[in-house]
Amino acid sequence: MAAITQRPKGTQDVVPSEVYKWYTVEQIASETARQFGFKEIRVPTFEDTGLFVRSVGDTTDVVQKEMYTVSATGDSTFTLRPEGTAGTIRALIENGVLNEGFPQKVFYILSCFRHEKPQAGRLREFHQFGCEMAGAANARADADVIALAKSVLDRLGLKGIELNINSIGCPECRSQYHKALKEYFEGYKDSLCETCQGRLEKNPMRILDCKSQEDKQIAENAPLILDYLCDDCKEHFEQLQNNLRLMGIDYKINARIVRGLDYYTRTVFEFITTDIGAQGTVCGGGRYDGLIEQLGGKPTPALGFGMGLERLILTMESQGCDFKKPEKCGIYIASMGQKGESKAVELVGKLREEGFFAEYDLVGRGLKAQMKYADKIGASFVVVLGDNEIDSGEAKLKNMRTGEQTDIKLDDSFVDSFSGIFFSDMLSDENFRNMISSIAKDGE
RNA sequence: GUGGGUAUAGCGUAGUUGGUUAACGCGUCAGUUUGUGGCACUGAAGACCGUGGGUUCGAAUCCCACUAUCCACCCCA
Repeated sequence: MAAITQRPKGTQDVVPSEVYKWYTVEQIASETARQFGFKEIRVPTFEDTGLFVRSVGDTTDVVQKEMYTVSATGDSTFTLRPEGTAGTIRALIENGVLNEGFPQKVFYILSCFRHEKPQAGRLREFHQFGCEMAGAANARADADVIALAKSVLDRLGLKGIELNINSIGCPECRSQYHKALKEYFEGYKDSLCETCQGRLEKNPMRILDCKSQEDKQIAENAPLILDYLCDDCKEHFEQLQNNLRLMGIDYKINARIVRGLDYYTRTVFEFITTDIGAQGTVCGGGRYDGLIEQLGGKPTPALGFGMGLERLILTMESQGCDFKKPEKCGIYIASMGQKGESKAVELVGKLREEGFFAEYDLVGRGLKAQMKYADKIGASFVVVLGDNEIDSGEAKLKNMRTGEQTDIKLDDSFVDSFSGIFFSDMLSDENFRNMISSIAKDGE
């Protein structure tokens, strides 16, 4: 296959027959966010490279080797966002949104870009649903944000997704901890695997998460961050847990979760599934109290999370979750002959004006083929228009589910008559009734 | 960047001691007489068997290289 007809490595096409899965996730995520008081924000796909270097951190993998940086004509370089938080916070500062009172709560659905080697659940262009909250220092805010993420996962129908939480403290307690950790691992330096020997300098906390059997054993007795938290951080973490308990949200303290972006402080969390391979973090986030100040805003506590839409969909597929089915054609108008074709165009136009999903033949199929097509696209009703119908001004409206046929006039009353039959059929449909009653139950 | 797997029609696959027109299912299109779908039957279109070399009288089938893709490490959503 020629390169020009091939999508770039690590990107994905969503074909028409699959988009409904995306609609489902996007709709549930944004509706849930709005219900929690978050408003949508839309920001550019690319930002000044420096923004990511300063926020994500210049020692992180994301900045060091995964950024898509493009130079425009002139001297500035831009980078396709590798994550959503930096640009969002930048926008909140730049537009003065943080002066409009606290807390500020925003959400977004956008694509991110990282130059990584693709594998299951990891793409170079991927999509994130993210939420950010600024101006709330209280641990209740942490719990609230986690509750929002949890709600989204629940409403998508996902099961067995484990919430892992941890506190990585503030910069003060973390540097204490780093020191202790380094001292500990120095003692085992020669036994550590190669990558971990490198981590010793760069980020000793990562050694805790190593998969190597030997390193795991060494790490078992390593000092824990939770023992090094200052009083305030410790209290914050306690409060978070109290709130989670109040909300009935199960969690696991996992001292090994360490986020790979530098801006995190105190609370970090991940929702993890084992259903989609090695890249099982379906949602990751935490608090970043220093970021806003670091980017030039007034010191303002903040926190947020990102969810990978591809990973959500993968998990839903693997768990057999329900996606909202795409809407199907309400009425297909088949036609034969010039007069019938003209009438079909006219009626479909009127039906669409009234909001109906209506279609007619566009490729010149025979009657039988039109019927097959109507069946294939799942049309609820079909009308056949030929010379006989045009002359008599009356046609048969066929219910494709029951096979039942009803006479219908082709004059101005057509749309109203159809409307009546269409909705009464919906009410008599068992699936529809079940749907309505389950919605009513949810609302109780 | 480091490993391992795979590459046959739109999709899913068969095709292993190398041998004439590469098979099947789904899908697509058309028909099965008279103006009405779902089932069944018939037929058609659609593949330079990832690319390039090599071995051989002869390769989808063996060898090499390349490319793509998948999975894992790493990292993260």
